[in-house]
Amino acid sequence: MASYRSGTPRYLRIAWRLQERIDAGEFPPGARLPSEPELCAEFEVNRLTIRQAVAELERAAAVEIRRGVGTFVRRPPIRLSVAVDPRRQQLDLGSVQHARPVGSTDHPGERIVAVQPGDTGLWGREAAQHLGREAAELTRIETLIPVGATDAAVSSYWLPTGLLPNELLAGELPAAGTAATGEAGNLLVAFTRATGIRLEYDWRAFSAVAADLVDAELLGVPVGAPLLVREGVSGRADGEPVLYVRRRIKGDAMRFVLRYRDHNG
Amino acid sequence: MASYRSGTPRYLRIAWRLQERIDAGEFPPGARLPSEPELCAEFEVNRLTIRQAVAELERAAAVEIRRGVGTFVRRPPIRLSVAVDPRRQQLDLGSVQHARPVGSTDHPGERIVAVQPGDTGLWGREAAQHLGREAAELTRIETLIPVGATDAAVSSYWLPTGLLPNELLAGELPAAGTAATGEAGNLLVAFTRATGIRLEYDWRAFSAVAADLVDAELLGVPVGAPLLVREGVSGRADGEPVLYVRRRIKGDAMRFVLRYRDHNG
DNA sequence: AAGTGGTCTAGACCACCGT
DNA sequence: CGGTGGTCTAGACCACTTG
Repeated sequence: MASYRSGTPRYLRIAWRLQERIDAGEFPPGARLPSEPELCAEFEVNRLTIRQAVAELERAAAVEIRRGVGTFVRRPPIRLSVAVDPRRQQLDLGSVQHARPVGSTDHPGERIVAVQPGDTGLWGREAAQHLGREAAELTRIETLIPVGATDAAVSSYWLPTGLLPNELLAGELPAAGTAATGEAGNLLVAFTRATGIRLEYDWRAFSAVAADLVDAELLGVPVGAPLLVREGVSGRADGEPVLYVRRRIKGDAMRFVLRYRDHNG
Repeated sequence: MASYRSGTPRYLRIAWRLQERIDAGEFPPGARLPSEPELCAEFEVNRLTIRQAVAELERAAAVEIRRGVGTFVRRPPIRLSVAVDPRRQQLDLGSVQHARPVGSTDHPGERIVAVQPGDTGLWGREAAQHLGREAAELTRIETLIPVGATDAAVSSYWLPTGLLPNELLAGELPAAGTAATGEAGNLLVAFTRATGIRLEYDWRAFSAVAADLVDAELLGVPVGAPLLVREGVSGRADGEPVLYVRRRIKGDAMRFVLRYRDHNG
């Protein structure tokens, strides 16, 4: 690779050399890398230079640093799959009900962590544009979705403040169903039940972003961690857009699967 | 946020304070932050501490650092959209033909950058598992897909070596069509034309990862940048899996859109 | 207690960019 | 040229984990 030519910083060359040795199997998944002082001695550089090299490998998700313990080669992540049938007209792609990994026994529900009426921030203005309204008319509701023991996703919903029932404005989100029905507490289910307004998908989109300071704190991941973003607009049956949603999902631990066949997979 | 309590490192508290001032509009999008020496004086810390704080904001995609010039508040990214109709039985979700943003005038094509028969690396073994074969039987073909002036995605295809025509093994990928037909040079089109084997989607999945050292270099993004991953298996009509593909797409500059209605958007 | 990684300082030199 | 950010050193102290 081009990063080998001299002229590249020393810490980058060290990072590539370590990555090579990982790829070559000298440090297999789970193995501990030499400690920082050891690497300092081997490469004859200052500890901060070694730390920059190792930090590069960590950002590349090649190693995992455990404070007080050591630096370890990452095993490939075990990912939860969320299966979806794209042939059905009404997709539930990414809905909270389906966000439970197959075989999970818990009963997760969405929980509201913030309600902000009149959100005129950057994303509030984006939402306003999608909905054809003023940002001041919209309320942003922020929720967390647990999967297993931790929160797997943070969602921001923008809805016209006038449509919102008082319970949602107060940040209350009653469990929508029982474990028997498989229905989890869900903001949109609560919205529909309280208002009678049924929402249909207009569009949904996938992209990827780096976790910002707020999302990193909410999800318990490092700043800059890759997040899978699913955003979109839903509306009334007559086509009037009502909702803009932007969900950020821990990226490397979860994936959305679209199945095109019935058999294996 | 919890990051305000003392006990958090100084560089993190500084990062949050700067982020607050950005959010408050003191530094609007495009504005230059104070220089590192100025921030050192203001917060009365060493320059390295300031650099850590600013690096945190950069990883959070809040600022953009231009060497020799200054540090600037990021404008929200302008994203290319790739529209798809999820109601069609045969989705072309993410195919190269559709990866051209609407209105683009160029004629992009996939180009092969590496061919490795018998790939027994980590992903090679994953591919082997999906295809029900031995990793040694598979060949990995690595391609880049340009959109506009830069490469937007890197793809890895694993196919049984025995099925591959010589041209692909040699790394040659003829343009599949003309600008008039809208067909771009495409590995799978070339494969089907050379072998007569028609491939159908089995499944496709979306997730997000941090760019590793190799992908970062290929795509020209910093290590750790968020990449949208679209992976999946295709096979013969009788269901026999033939292909595992794993495509990494520059995450924050591009998105896949699924449309559920015909009208507005 | 010993070893690990995390934070911070003080100072130096360099590469890049605009004027 | 002056100012900006990028790299690197030497040394210090701290927080965390394991035995």
